[in-house]
Order: sequence, then C-alpha cells, then structure tokens
Amino acid sequence: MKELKIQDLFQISKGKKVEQIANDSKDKIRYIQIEDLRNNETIKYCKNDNKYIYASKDDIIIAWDGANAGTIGYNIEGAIGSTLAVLKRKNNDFAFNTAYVAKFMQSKTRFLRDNCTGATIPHISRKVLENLNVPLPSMDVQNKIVILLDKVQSLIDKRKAQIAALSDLTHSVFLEMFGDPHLNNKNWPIVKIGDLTIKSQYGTSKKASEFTGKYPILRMNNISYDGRVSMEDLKYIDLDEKEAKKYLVHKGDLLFNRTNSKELVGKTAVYPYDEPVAFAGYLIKLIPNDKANSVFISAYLNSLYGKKVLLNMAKNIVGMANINAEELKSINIYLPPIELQNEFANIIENIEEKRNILNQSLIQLENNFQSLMQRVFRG
DNA sequence: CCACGGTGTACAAACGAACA
DNA sequence: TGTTCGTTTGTACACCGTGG
Repeated sequence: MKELKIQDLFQISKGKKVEQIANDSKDKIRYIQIEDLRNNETIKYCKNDNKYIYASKDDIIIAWDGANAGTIGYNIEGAIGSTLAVLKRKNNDFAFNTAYVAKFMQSKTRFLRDNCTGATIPHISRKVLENLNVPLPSMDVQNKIVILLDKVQSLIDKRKAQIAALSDLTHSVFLEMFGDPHLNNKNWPIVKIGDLTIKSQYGTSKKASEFTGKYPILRMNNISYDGRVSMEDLKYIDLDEKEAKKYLVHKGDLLFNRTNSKELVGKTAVYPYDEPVAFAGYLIKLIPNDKANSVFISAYLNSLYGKKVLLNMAKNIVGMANINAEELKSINIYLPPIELQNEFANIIENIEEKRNILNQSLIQLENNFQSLMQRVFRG
C-alpha cells in the first residue's frame, strides 16, 4: 500500500494566545482549547481577528502540550489556543480524505504521546509527527473506513446520551415523588439530617498505600459530583479489628465529602456494594436510622436545591472549604414517610442497574472501537 | 517563529493542633 | 489517647511566553 508522511500532506501551524470574549459579543467566532477536542460542553468565543490561527472544518487539530498531548480533533471550526496546532492540507495532488487521516492520527495518539519532548511537561515532537507514515489505500477504501468508524462512534455517542438521560430521570423521579425541596408544596415535616441518623463517623487518617493493604479505601475522588461512588483509582489500607468497626463503610451508608474546594464540598453518595471498604478522614459516614433511607438523603443533597444549600454553608478559608459533621447534621430536610422513601430507593436501584448495563455496553463499544481502529490501519 | 521550560491553579492528600 | 476538622502540602494539568 502507498504510504506518505504527514509532512507530505499537511502544513502544521502552532496556535497563538487568544483573548476570550463574552458569549454575547458581536462578531465573535469559536475559541478552541484542548477541552474542546473532547466535547462541546463549554463553547468559548473570541474576536474574529486575523492575527489568530484558524482551523476550518476540514483541518485536523492536535493537542500539543500537556498530559493530553496527541489528542485529535476534526470537524471543529474556530481560532485555536496556544496549546494546539492545526494541520492544513498542502496544495498537491495526493488523493486522500482528511477525515480518514484524522482517524488514522487518532489511532496514533498513544504513539505521539509516548514520543513527546520536554522535561516536565510533554510536548509533541514536530519531527516525530511530520515523519509519521500514513497508509493510503484507494480513495474508495478510505471513504469506507471513515463511514465505518463514524458508525461505531455514533453508537458510542448514543450510548452516552442514554446514560445521561438516566441521570435526568433520577432527578425528575425525586421531584415528582417528593416535590420541590425549596417550596415543599407537599408539606412534609421539616427535620434536621441529624434527626435521621444513628451516628456520624469520620474516616481514618492513616496514610493509604498504592498497592498493599487488606481493604480498598475510598478517597474524595471516589465520590462524584453527581452522587455516585466510583471504585476506580483505589488505594489500599490495613485495619485491625477495632479500626475495621469504625472505618469500614457498608452497603447503604451515606458518604459525605467534608473538605474540598468550595464547589466540591458536600459531594454525597450512598455506598452501594455488598463488600465493605475503608474510607478516608475527609469523608464522613452517616448511618441512617429507621426514619430515613440514605438513598433519599443523598438524592436530597444532590438535588439542585441541596447543592445550593451546601455551597452557601461551606466555609471558604484560603482556598479550602469545609463543612464539618455538626454542620452537616444541622441541615434542614423534609421528611416524607419511610415507605415512600424506600419505594424511591427501589426505583433508583432499578435505574442504577440499567445504568450499569449501559455502562458495560459502552465500555465494550469503546474497546471494540479501539481494536477496530488498530485492525483497520494495520491494513 | 516555535520548541521547550515554566507558571498558576484546582483538586486531592496528608498533617497536626485542638478538643473530648 | 483517640477523634475532629481546619490548614498545609503535594500533584497534575492547562496554558504561557521567551530565547534561540
């Protein structure tokens, strides 16, 4: 098969510093940064100034600096920031589909990242990139490869959308069953979180180890902002029998992140697994009494209103914010009957089950995509 | 001009004084 | 002596800007 180097096909230009402007400004164009190569969640703008470096839809964008160097973007239009570079087609007669090359480069992200230059912060090596060999089958085959990979990608996107929809569902089920927490138009009695718990317990302040230890230990990054426990990136710790009693979290216990940056203080989730694990000192464990279901309390604190309450009460001192156990227990909460709370918890459990299935499927699809990519470009 | 070393900052982990 | 909890320290990363 014919092979050409990136430098035969493209002109590479590094981006320049771009001044961001407000979203409602006139005569604006999109300002692209590394984040924008991965998603379109926060779109930023800048002036339409000809001193900037532009990428059009048929250019390939690559992240040049930092841990994500080598990330590829395509079909995005705007001025690129200083940590990106753009690959523009050279004027020559080589027959190739830019989208195809973009996909090919995507399959080489790892390689580009591994061959970076720079002492502390990785930077793409221009030489390595320019000398990257691109296999070029016939135009027909290139086009087919693009269509195939796009199809798989769109399956992945659909799966992600389904998972996001389930999160919305959780919120709306909560609102429907219990009503707006702020207005309390179902007139539930108001109590304090402390009234609904048997006890609160801080986690262990023992140092966790990377590999060895009897128990996995949950740290702040294991509690997500949207109220889930993630078992990724765990550390481990040993506990004796006495410590195990205090510092293990069991299924149905509530976990609360008491120290973090102001926005992230108060991340709350229910531990959902049968196997108990340890938890660190910047988390507080709450065990509910017979008046409450922890899933309900967690959903309350994770509602828009709950987040607002937490944000307002976090004491922000030199960059770090805190909500201690007493303050947590003093938060007001409305109290529907326990039967209704349990019903809610059952619904959530069902939703979470579906979510797990979808997640598994997503991981599967992503793996398939990777191996497909490898096979396709090996020829 | 751009390669490459540096800076600022947000998040996370850990420390250790104050309390019981 | 163990627990609480505010603060310090560590780490990772996005982005910047200068000298060759």
